[in-house]
Amino acid sequence: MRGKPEETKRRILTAASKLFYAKGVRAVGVDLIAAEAEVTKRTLYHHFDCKDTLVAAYLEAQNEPVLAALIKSITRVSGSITDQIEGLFLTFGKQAESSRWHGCPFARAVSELREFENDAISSIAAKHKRSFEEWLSCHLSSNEVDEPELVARQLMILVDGAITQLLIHRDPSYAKAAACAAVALIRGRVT
Amino acid sequence: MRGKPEETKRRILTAASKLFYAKGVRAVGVDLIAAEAEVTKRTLYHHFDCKDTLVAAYLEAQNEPVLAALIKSITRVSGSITDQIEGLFLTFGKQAESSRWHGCPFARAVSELREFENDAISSIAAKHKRSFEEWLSCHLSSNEVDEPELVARQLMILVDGAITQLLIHRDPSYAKAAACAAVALIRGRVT
DNA sequence: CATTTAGTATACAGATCGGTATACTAAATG
DNA sequence: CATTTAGTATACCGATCTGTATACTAAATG
Repeated sequence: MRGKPEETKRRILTAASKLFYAKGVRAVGVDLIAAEAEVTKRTLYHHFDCKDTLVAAYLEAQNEPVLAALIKSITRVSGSITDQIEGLFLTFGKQAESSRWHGCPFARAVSELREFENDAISSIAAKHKRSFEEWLSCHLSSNEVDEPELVARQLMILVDGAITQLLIHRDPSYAKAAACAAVALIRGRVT
Repeated sequence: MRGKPEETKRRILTAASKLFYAKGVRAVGVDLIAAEAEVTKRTLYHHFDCKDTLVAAYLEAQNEPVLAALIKSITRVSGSITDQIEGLFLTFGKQAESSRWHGCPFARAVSELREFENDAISSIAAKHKRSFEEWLSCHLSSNEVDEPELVARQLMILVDGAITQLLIHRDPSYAKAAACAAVALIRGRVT
């Protein structure tokens, strides 16, 4: 039968995204994605010409929602800028308690696909990271934090470092240590 | 012909380590390792009963030299504690210029093997990270830095965060931002 | 001397991988 | 009405993966 083509394509992408994040882009084959999306492999290859473009589409699709979730975990705290950033790291600590959490999908994909010097994938990841860094810079600037570009970059480093440590140790106290560091760095720059 | 068994085993482990770090543990097959070590696959399986134990042996073998290299990049700077930690991050920035650098082998292996809840691998990685964190704590303590455990943990987070950002962006200015953050965090704790 | 150990060489089993071939159906579209 | 497009179903291709089977050699070792 023939459904609306955009709906089918979206169903494939949704299935791929779920599986890629849960198991990793290398560990998931196109057969499994097709089965999960309830389409034949032929249909899958009708909408995506190879697995790599499907991976790229997966990461592109993650950009907006991940960015929105990060921003929301900051802005939902109605307090000072330091309280807000603290909330960001405590959110990571809570997420790390779930076995379904696997850190940043962009960093993970880049790590998995390093062997091929896949410029397409790493540039999508870099674009996403830059977007969040720039948003942080603006947010810090509008809260009278000095040198917002530098502090935003340092916060990005703390974010990805906390994620790595949380993934290795599964110990939420690393989120607290990161939050504490972030607060100290911001406090050193308030006028 | 029959050489000394330890020598052959070491040759296999050396070949595996080189390939695992260069291409990733998932991307390298046992056939390639056997060829690189100039042994037959039969001989490889005589010394290691499966690929996973070879991966574990690879990580175990990396523990000491990686730790030694990290400590050396700190202690070779004859200056203040802040100068020394700055040296650590600038070393990462230099290494990131090489296309043969792929960050921390432990974080990378854990990332690649997340799909299997491989406790053996992640516990080796955790042990290594704890070793370095503890060394940092002692080094900070003996340099009159307050709350050395907390600061050591924050430095660990900065280290792995800087590595992630360097791998994604390939921009050494992230190493400088991390160094700047580390210095600020330590300066806030000197008595 | 007999046995165990370390090794070579080659082949293959069984699974999975990305991707394609063939043949067909049905809906939209000019 | 003819054509294109979206889709099913099934099977297959060639490559690669981990791991084992068979058969043999030579050195160490009790």
